[in-house]
Amino acid sequence: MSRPTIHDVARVAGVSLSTVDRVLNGREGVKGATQSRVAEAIRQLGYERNIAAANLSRKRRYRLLFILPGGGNSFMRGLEQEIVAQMDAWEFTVISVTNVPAFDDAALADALRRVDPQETDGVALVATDSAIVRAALAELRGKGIAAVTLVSDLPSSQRQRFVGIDNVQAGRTAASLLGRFCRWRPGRIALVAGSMLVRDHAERRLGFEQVLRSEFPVQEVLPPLEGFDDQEIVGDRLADMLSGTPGVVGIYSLGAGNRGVARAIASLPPERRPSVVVHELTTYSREALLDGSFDAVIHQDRAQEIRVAVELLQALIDGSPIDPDGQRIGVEVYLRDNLP
Amino acid sequence: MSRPTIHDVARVAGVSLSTVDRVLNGREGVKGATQSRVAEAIRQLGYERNIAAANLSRKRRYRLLFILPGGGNSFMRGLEQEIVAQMDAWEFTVISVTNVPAFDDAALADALRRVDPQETDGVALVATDSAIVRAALAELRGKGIAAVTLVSDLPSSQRQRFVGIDNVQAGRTAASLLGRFCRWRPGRIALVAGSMLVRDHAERRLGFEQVLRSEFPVQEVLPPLEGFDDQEIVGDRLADMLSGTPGVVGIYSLGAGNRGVARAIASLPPERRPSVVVHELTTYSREALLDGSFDAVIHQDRAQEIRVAVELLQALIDGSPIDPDGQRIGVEVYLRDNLP
DNA sequence: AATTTTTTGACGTACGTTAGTCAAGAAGTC
DNA sequence: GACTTCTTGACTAACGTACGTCAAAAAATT
Repeated sequence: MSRPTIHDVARVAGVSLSTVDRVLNGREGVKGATQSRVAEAIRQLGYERNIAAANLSRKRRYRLLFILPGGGNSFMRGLEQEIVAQMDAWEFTVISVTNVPAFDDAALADALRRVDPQETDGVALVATDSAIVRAALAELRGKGIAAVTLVSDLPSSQRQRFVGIDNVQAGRTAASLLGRFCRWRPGRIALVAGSMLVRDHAERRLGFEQVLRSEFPVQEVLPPLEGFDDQEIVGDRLADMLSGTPGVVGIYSLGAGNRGVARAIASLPPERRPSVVVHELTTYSREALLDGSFDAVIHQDRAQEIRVAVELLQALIDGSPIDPDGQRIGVEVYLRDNLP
Repeated sequence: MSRPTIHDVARVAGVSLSTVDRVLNGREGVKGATQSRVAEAIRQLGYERNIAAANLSRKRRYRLLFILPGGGNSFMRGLEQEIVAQMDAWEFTVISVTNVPAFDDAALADALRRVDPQETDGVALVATDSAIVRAALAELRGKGIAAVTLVSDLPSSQRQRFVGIDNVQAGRTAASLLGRFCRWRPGRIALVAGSMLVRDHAERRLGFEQVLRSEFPVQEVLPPLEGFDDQEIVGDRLADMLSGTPGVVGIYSLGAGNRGVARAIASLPPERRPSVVVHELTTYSREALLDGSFDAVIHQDRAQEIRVAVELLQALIDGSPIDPDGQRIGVEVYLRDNLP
């Protein structure tokens, strides 16, 4: 009644344990005919390798490195905390974290080049889009180290996968929400970005405008304000704009600087209060949801991002098959009432 | 550098392997003083038991039973598929599924009473709120079988935990969304329920009315239609109601029967089309989101619910400590644009 | 037929834990 | 002091797999 073991497979296939082991672990020195006998026995018995026992026996250890931008970015600090929190949930896996200056491609490339294949099997990095990073990544992969990008992707590079949300989809979702919030109240929609030079922000804007223009054409989308993810700048520019522009019924802030957005809205009389959608659940955006100054927050699950990154790296290191479903990070929507 | 083992604990505590094992597995015959020496060594070394090795050794098998309402409810069918899909992800765990007629407390109680402690260690059930179910559950627990409720809770019963979303919160979220969708278009809001016999529907209604009444008082909430989670009944009653009631600007369907809702709306001219919020992402609600007849879907992650239920039952059967964070199932919001 | 090469089997040790037996030692009781 | 009971240690087999060594068998090459 219990699960078949390699012993059963060996018996059914009429070969020895060693041979089954050789086939199972892809070691050489087994005739094709014997291999298929074993494969047939496995199929027939429905044998599945006991992973716990396998890991126990091989005492495999995955040594992973996460490279994250440093500085006061609370999303990144949250990611880091998440890594620490999950660390000892991973048996057989040792995770280290390095910080590099934000938006500094040279520093990132440097960090990548310094990774020692002797003590690291896989790397997850928040990518800065640049040629030297691509080059450093290629070099890293040349050393046989697995690599995935996290949160921010680096397309057409040697990175093997990307772990993060679809930012176009995130922008579309924001538009879908904001459009419905303002559907019976035509007016203007303000956009607050960090900088259009950052890939994620550009993608979110794209998605947002796609949906708003086609589905809610009565609304007028204003040209985006650039706030450089700085709450001071965001607050000042947005307050300025709001006082000089009548009929703003909605605001979508697609970068950081949520405190600035909240401040700018606070100065408005209640009847002029626009619907507001921002990104990332943090202490501040949470507070703003609760006191009613924000209507919705688009979020990505940091815990899941870390989990997926680790699992993906493990699979890449082992060369084992990858489940395409398990990798997806969803675009989450939070209102005041479904906060975790 | 590698993780400490019981050998290390024994050495540090100055006792034998056997003694460490006795302490670890709560076997009797160890003096209090020795126990604390071992505990101190464990703390000092940061020892964590290697679960893989432990399970391998004890060859433990958890035999779990899931009791779900039968019938065409696609949410429940989806749950069932999810169980099948995850089945062989669980080593050491055998899962069976039984169906009972929906909303039939006698049948559920019967099924509970028939559970054999000889072949079942734990049960997960979708509860119908009733005294005879409570009695049957108490009897089940008396046989030493662990029990958790799934999706719909049964408070003040012998069930040890509940796995599912906070349904009051789900109702509040629906109101928060629908209220915002209709904010600038005062009118009537229709409620479609399955049956007030199941706790989750009653709770959703409660949360919904709380928020709508207090935050969006201009809207008039109509008395709920009972559709018994049957698309035919839901469709007929809702279509009837809509044709006889002017000014319906929003619909919240808090049970199953999404196809009925979609059908009833389809007959309306576009300008009378209300905003619609329903529960559970299924093939049909998904389609309805895509073609624009539904605006939002409140969802619970079935895969996660199954996972949590299984882990919880395992922990309860073992009497091992339970992580209170890991159990939470979030109230998810889906629009057309963030569908997975 | 003699040889090399390839393929297979037999066997042992290890991974960390569980769980049992048996005996030695400590502590308590009369 | 003789006795019982409690506590502890030493040892062993087992769980299912990995992986190494060595020799035997089979096949391919001269």
